[in-house]
This record gives sequence, C-alpha cells and structure tokens, in this order.
Amino acid sequence: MALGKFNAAEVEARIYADWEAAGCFAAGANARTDAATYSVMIPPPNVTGVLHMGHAFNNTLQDVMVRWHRMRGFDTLWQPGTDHAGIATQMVVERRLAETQQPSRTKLGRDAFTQKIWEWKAESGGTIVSQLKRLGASCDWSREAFTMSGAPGAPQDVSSGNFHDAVIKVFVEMYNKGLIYRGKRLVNWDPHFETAISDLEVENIEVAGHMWHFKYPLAGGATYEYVEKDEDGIEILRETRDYISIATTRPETMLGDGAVAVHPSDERYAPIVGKLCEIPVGPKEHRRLIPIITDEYPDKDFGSGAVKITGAHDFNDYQVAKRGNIPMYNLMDTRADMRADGNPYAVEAAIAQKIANGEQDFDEAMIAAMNLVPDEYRGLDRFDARKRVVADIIAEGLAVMVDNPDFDAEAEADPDRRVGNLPTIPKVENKPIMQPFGDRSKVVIEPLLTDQWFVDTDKIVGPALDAVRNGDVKILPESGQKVYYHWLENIEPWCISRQLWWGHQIPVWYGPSVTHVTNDDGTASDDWDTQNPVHFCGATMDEALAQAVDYYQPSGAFGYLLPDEAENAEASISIPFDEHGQPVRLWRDPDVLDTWFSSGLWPIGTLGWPEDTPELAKYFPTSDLITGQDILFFWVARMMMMQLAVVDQKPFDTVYLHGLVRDAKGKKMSKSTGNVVDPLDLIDEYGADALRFASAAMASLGGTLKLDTQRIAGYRNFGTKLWNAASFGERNGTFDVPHSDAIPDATLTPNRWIKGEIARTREAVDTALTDYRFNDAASALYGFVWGTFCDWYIELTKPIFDSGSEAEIAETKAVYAWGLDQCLILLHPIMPFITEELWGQKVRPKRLIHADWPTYTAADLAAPDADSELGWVTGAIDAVRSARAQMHVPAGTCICARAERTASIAPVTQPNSL
RNA sequence: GCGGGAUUAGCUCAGCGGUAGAGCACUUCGUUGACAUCGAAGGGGUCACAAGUUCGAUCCUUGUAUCUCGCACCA
Repeated sequence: MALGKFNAAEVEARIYADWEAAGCFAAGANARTDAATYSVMIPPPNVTGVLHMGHAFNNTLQDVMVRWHRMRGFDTLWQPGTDHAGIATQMVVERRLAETQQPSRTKLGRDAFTQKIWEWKAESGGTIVSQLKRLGASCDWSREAFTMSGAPGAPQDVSSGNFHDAVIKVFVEMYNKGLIYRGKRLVNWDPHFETAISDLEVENIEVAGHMWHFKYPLAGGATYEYVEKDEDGIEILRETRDYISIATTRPETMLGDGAVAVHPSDERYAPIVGKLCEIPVGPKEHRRLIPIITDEYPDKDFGSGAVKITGAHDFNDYQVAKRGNIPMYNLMDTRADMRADGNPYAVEAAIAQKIANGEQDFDEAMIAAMNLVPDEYRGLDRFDARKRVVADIIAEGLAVMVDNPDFDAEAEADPDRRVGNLPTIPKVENKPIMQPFGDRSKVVIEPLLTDQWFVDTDKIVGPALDAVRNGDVKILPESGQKVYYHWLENIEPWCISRQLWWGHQIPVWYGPSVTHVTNDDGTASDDWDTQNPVHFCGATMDEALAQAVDYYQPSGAFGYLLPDEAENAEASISIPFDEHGQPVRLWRDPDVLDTWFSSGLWPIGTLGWPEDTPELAKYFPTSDLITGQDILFFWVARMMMMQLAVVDQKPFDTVYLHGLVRDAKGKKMSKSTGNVVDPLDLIDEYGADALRFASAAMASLGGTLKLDTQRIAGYRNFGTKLWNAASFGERNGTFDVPHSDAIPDATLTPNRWIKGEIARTREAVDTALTDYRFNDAASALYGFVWGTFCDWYIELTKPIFDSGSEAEIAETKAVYAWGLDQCLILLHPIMPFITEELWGQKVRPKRLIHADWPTYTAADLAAPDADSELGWVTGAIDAVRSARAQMHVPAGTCICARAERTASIAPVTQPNSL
C-alpha cells in the first residue's frame, strides 16, 4: 500500500488505542534487564479540569522525557492521576446543582453533597484524562491515582490506591511529632466559600480605595497642645486639640478597635499617651473608650502618625494587639457580614468598657463571643456598613476637615451662582490600596480570628532547604533555586484546615477536658470543660477512642465503654459518667485538609505508601518533576518538606520549572481578554505532533512561552515534510527489503556522509535532553531532517537511484531506509504519532516503543577518511558531479545548488534543474 | 520596599569570550519527478546605553535606562 495523505485525527485515535492495547505505557515496558529506573509524577490536574495550554505544554515535556527514557531501556514509570481540588470542585458541583435546579449544598447536607460530588466525578471527572490521551501522553493509566481515593464514601472502582489512608496517616504522624498544631489565629478568610485559606491562595491586587481621616475625641473633653514641626525642628503648627486624628481605609472595623497606637518617639502625642479616647461610632451613650498606647509599628510620617488597633481584622494590628494585650473584637460572621449574634450592643459595650478600664479580666474565648457591632449596623454587608459608618461620623462632625479646593466664596455669596459648596470638606484621600482577593472566589479576603490547624513549617523547612543547597535536589532553571530559598527562608505557618466538605476530614476528635480540683473542704472533684476540649488524634475512630479511654479513665470511676445510642455513633463515644451522670460525647473536627496537604504527598501516596510496595522501593525517589513555576510554593516546596518529614527522603532528583504559556503577544491567556487558545482546537487543526513540537521548541530553560499558531502550522508542515521524505523512499523501493536494525555498510560518499550526520544529530538530541534543553533537541531535529536529510541527502540520492549501478542502488536503498528509520526514532519522543504511523505503514513492522534508542557516535559512523563535515560535504558534491557526468548532464547544470554554492564550485546557472 | 527575569533581524525568540543564528514575515525566481503544508536565491542587526576586565566583549563585572514577573506593604 502506498503512503496516502497523513490524516492526523484518524491516525492519532487509532495509534493511541494500539499503544494502550499493547501495554506500551505500563511501568517497566521496554525496560532492559537490570535497567536503571526513571520515574515522573504528573502534576495532578484538578479533577474538574479541562486541558488548557499549560497542561498541553507541561505534559508534552514530560512525555518527551518519558518516551526518551523508555526507548533507552530505562525501567520507566509516568504516574498519572488527578487532584480532588477541594474548593474548585466544591464550587463546580455547587454551581451545577444550582443550574439543574437541584437542592443546594446546605440543603443536601454533608454526606449527600459529597455523594453528589462522587457522582459528578464518575460522570465527567475523566475529561482531562481523555484529553491528555489526545495529546499522546504515555502515562501508565492502569495506575491512575486520585487524591481522594479510599476516602469514606468513595466508590470502590473510582481509582486505584488508597490515598486517603496515606494522607490521614501523615496527619497523625505529624501531629504526634508536634509538627501540626491547632490555634486561634488571624487567618485569611474567604467570605464566599466561608473557609480559611492559606497565604498562597490570596492574591493582592491594587484597587482604587479611600483613606478617611476621623477624630477620636479624648475622654472627658480633655485637651492637649498639638505641635507639628518640620524637618528642621521648626514649629509649623500649634493648636489645642480635644481629639486624636486617625486615618483608616476600613472605617467599618473601627467598631472593633482596642486601642490607638503611636510611635514611642512621636512627640506630638506624648502628652496624651496613656489617656483614653473615644471611638466615634455607635450610640453616643455607649461609646467605648480605648487607650492611647505606644508601639514600634506606627510610622510617624504616615497619615497622622496614629493608628487604630483592630486586632481581629488586620494582620499588623493583630501583632500590636498581641504585644500590648489589647482585646481583639471580632465584628464579622463567616460571610463577612456584620455580626448579628450575641447580646445587645449596650450590654456588650459595657463589658468592653470594663475591660478597657482594667476592671474586668478577659480571655480569648470571652472576647470572641462578644459582639460589639452597634444594633443598627448588625447584619449589614461589610461594605454597606462602611458607608453607614462614614456617613454617620461625617454627619456628627467628627471627620477631620480640610479646605475645599472647589470652594468659591464669591460664587457662594451670589444667590444666582450658589452651588452649596462648603468651605471645608471631610478629609478623604483617594488612594490606590492593595486589597487581598481569594484566588478562586475573587472576593475580598477578610482577616478573621478563628481556630485553625497549622503546620509548623519552621520545624520542617530545614531539610527542604538543605536538600537543594547541597545539590541533592536540583532546580532548573537556576533562578528557581533563588526563588525557592527566598520563600522557604521566610516561611510562615501553613494553615491547613478548610471549612469545606469536599476533602480529607481532619482525624481529630474532641472531648471535654477534665481537671482534678481539690476543693476548699479538702474533697476532690473533676472540672469538666467543653470550651477548651482535649484532642484525640488517630488514624481511625478506634485509635482516637483508645486515647479517650486512657484520658478519661483515670479521672473517675470509668470502668468501661458503652456504645453510644446516638445517630452519629461513629463520632461519639460513651463513657459513664461525667459530672451530670451523662455519657461523655466526643465530636469530630468537621474541617477538611487543604488540598495541597494531600497533593504534597503525591509521590509517596501514589506509590502505595505507607505499604512497603515494590513500586515504592523501585520508583521512589522519583527522577524528574516537570511543572509550572507558579506552583513552586504551593506544591514543589511542600512536597519537599513533607516527603522529607515523613519518609526522610527527597521526593525527586530534579525539578524543571517552566513559565506560563502566553498568547502570541505575550499576554496572559484569560477568558475576559478572549485570547484563550484551546489546545484541543490546535490538535484538531494541526495535529498533536505539531502542537508537541511547538511546545518542545518553545521550551528553552527559563524562556518565555509565547504561543504563536503560525509556528504550530510550521511544525505541521515539518510533519508533512517528513511524510514526503518517507514517500520518496517508498517510491524508490527503499522499504522493499525487510527491516533490519543493523547499521548498513556504505561505500558511496553521500551514504557515508549521511550516516555521520545522523550520528551527530543523535548526539545533539541526547545532549540537549540530558540538559533539559527541549528547544535544542527540537531545533537539532528540525534542522537535520529538513535542512540536511531532505534538502541534501535526498537530492544526492536522486542521481544514484536514477542511474547508479545495481550495487550502488541497493546500498543507497538500505542506507536511506535506515536513515529515515533513525530520523523517526529520534523524532519519536516529540512527534510520536506521525513517526509511529510511518513505522507501521512502511518502515518497520513493529511498535516504535520497541525500537531502542541509538547509541552510536559520530566517530563510530563517520568514515575514517573524512574527519570533518566539510570533507564529507565536498565528497558528496563530488558524488553529485560524477553522477551528473554519468548522466551526461551539461556542465553548469545544478543538481544540488546549495552543495555547489557552499563549496564555491560554480555559479548556479539553472537552479533546481536536472 | 525585597527578590527574580528580560533588552539580539520587521515580529517571536535561540545563542555564544574569537566571521551574528532560527522560524515567521518580506523581495525575486521556479510547479509535469518526495514535498506549493514546496523549492532556489536574497535583503535585513552599533546584539538597550555607559564604563571596566581581556590580545579580543553581544557574551564576564559594575552602573544606568526601560520592560516584566513573584513576594510583601503603611493605618
């Protein structure tokens, strides 16, 4: 059968199915005996995901490396799988419930909702996997993993493995080692998803904002001399004030102020430090007085130099408040609306005032329960509350006033021109401010004081830094190392608890704490406290129960356990009796773990840890990690920390980081800009090989990735060129002889020359891929196949096929067939489909995966009498000339114009004629 | 503010201590012989700027400018 046109769509589907059916991608396929191992972990795409250009690029690079190693006989594993992606997936499924008029998440309840997610996953969770297959990804799909496999409620057949147990085991181990703790901290709170998120999930974006200047009146109408001096110490302003001026961008948080802070060296406010001032919001009769304190934090030169301290709603203030033991009043609920719970404002304010006066002790729990939002603001959206507060303060005349630049006294005096301007207006500065947004929800993040679980990153960061510093783990390009160091050296505790339902539920059960107290009369009793519960952390309910028994037994006459008759028997335990003679009830932490906590265990988790599996022994630590630099902190650094903390081994040898794929002009692809390129469209139009070749060609170390479809079209053409080269060979009968792996002998100069060129190309490709220089490999191949093999060698063989001797033709056929075969082998990692197709159609009767990567060198193949490329080229031209002589072609005619020009033999008089 | 990166042909980008490279675009010519998704020929660059190191700098050093990306951030 003659070669027809190359139909990418048809070929790709057929060949991929053949590969899978033949088990070409299974771990260890094509491995030599005693082969070294090569393993790669796919960066698990979100199970909700669809393939975008970043995936296409990233997975192409992985596939190139994996195929290259597999062909070289390595025992190769490319481990695929998907990530459960807590927030993203919960968001998608919630949206879908709404679209299909199904009950909402909250109506369904936790169990039913997670069941919906499992159903959704079974239905459409495989989308991205099938898309990766279209790209040609040679993952071992039989090992496909999922970061929620094995979780309660998971269908048995969903995915192989039990990732859940691994995640839970790690949590328990880290908890037991003191690497994980729970605490009340100010965290980034996403009011849309109503969950805490980590620092990394917050995007700070500059938006237009305002800074309002308000007066906090001094208590009891006290006054002081306010003196402003310039740089030279010369007095520029002196006035008697009965207030302190405060600037804020967030007036709604004034309600939770605990103090006003000034810098200790700020002379302007020295007279009033230690005095009280009044928060100018809320009902007059219950306005709170707060102290004026000193702290290093305020900047004398910014604003008025005085800062209101709202510990529960600002990260800087939080630190000040902790230093100064200032109470932190939480003003908002989980949706960032002004709180509507608790006692009426009058009651709460009175208590707060006692605290401010030092007349009442306070603790965190008590403060957290207090609601200091005035009644009329309760339940308001935070931004509505801001408007109300501002309006109320201004109406009361407690805003700082400044000259109105628009005020025109004459005009105001003239009844016809009067516009009602006032000579002074409230001081409001328009000012760009950095505002935190949730990376998924896109709503403004609120610092919120809540109880959360944290990884004590300080304790596990050391080995992760050392491994890179001492070269155990290499990060490419090198600039990635510096970024890695910079982040890890300044690492903050990692908040890992999420108030979501889709995820690994934290394996901690709480129970009331019990303390023995000796009463005044000498009797002993137990003090039960559910506000400050004890933790029982265990991989299973039974483990937690055992701990609970140990804890509670010594504290009383608790001899045995009783099964709880409550509905939720799983999460409760009965121990007779507490102080009221009631069973002791445990309750499980409802929160789940940050998705990145589980994906941080991807390397060991997918290989079967904590079981001591053969795969773990063989493929871990993995070889290369190829991923986007945007998840260096999210994922790479955390894998480093966690693998080292859990199994005391590095997760991989080398990290290859690449940038974001941008459009042809270098702009970020985004839906709103409308410049998103769908890789599947590109595959449809140009074929997967063209997209892959373009990806490889773009992938210079540290280079920018601008995707130009013109370029992809060019590589599609390259495929056509290759196809036509095969077609030329076919027409000349080069594939008539059964395929042989043996390197054919050559006596004719062009044949001897091309063998050397092929060997040089093989060396170039190997060198390039060894150094992760995909673009070098691509350009070496492009240049060789098009510029050398097609432009020169084919031209050189024409006269031989036309008029050479039988022996010459036979030799040339053999060399040509072998040469094309070598082209296909070298191209295969980048262009697997077209090479495989040519292989199956004509060149060699086996799956290419069984074609071993060549190891010859130029020295092996180049003839001993020609040690330089120029020598070979010159010889080749001689061959052309002698062939021409045999054909009696008139002098001056050119068969290979370029060859003649290079050797400066003769001017081209009739280009391309024969 | 801290930290990366960039600046080379019209465009997009490689590269390198010793004659400046590719693709695309452009110009001219060429289609019955693998290929028009093609072939042949060709034009086009003070390698951002300045100083330094060197026999020699686009490359190394320092500085400047412009651009860009992370991280943080002043109420």
